[in-house]
Amino acid sequence: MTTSQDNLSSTFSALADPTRRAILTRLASGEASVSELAKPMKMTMPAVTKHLKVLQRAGLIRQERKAQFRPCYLVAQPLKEASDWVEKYRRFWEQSLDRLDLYLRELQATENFQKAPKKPTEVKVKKGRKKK
Amino acid sequence: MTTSQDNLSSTFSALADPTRRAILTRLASGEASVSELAKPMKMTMPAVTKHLKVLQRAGLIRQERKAQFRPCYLVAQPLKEASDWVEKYRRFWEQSLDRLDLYLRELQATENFQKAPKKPTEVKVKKGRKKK
DNA sequence: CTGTTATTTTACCTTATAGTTAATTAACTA
DNA sequence: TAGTTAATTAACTATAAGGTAAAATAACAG
Repeated sequence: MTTSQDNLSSTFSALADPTRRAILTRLASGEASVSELAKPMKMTMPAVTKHLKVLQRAGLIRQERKAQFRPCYLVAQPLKEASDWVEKYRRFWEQSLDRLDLYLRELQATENFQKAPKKPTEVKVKKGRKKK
Repeated sequence: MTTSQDNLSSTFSALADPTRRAILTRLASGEASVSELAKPMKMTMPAVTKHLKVLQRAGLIRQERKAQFRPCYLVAQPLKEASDWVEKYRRFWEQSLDRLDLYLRELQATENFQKAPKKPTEVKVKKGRKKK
């Protein structure tokens, strides 16, 4: 596995670091130089440069040159793709359809049961039959 | 940096792998055992088990026990948080506000310019003043 | 009890990540 | 030209990730 990652993977991977998310958040309010981005961080400049490289490779930022500064700016396009992927699961978190309901539906379909739980939100239900 | 990651980080990190995204996609259509999940993958069972552990740690799946099977099911809650984070940038990709526009606004505010680009979508504009 | 199927654990390898310090490059300033 | 500021590159370290093969567990089926 060299350095070839699909877009989604490198986008999510870039977003998986708090420092990088902070950088994007900062850039949402306008471009910033590397040192401006580094200032609030508790790490050295080279570390920040590396994070910027990750963001660049993911296509989430670009850098231009202005005198001795390399201002970075946000490119949100990859975020749209990430968003599109995640949105496919919206119904699951919205309808609390998270497997519990699936389980209950299944149960309802295959067995006859009486007490329906009042608020079936993310509670783990153990299939009664533990040991024989 | 031990093994303590904030939720968002571990969620994005879990989503950063195509195999794991495929697993979630598969689980969106109902629970599946580990071997069912492993079948279409070109890797060994232990590798799949590891991916499942990553997904579990991120809270994206849970596993129950049914005889000798460990069916996995989706828990979409963390995806909502990921979605919420990404959505904050929606205006950037929707309005194509991606720094180019910011730059143009800024330019418009500080200088007087004449030719407005027709479709200012993600084109790199070089600040004219290269050398003095 | 023995075997079989499903899954995990262990031990190991390779490559990627995240960070450091020190040196280097780039462009302005005096 | 020399000095300063901004940022990157190089070299190095430590740890995490993703994978494998082989051994260990778990639970069912005879």
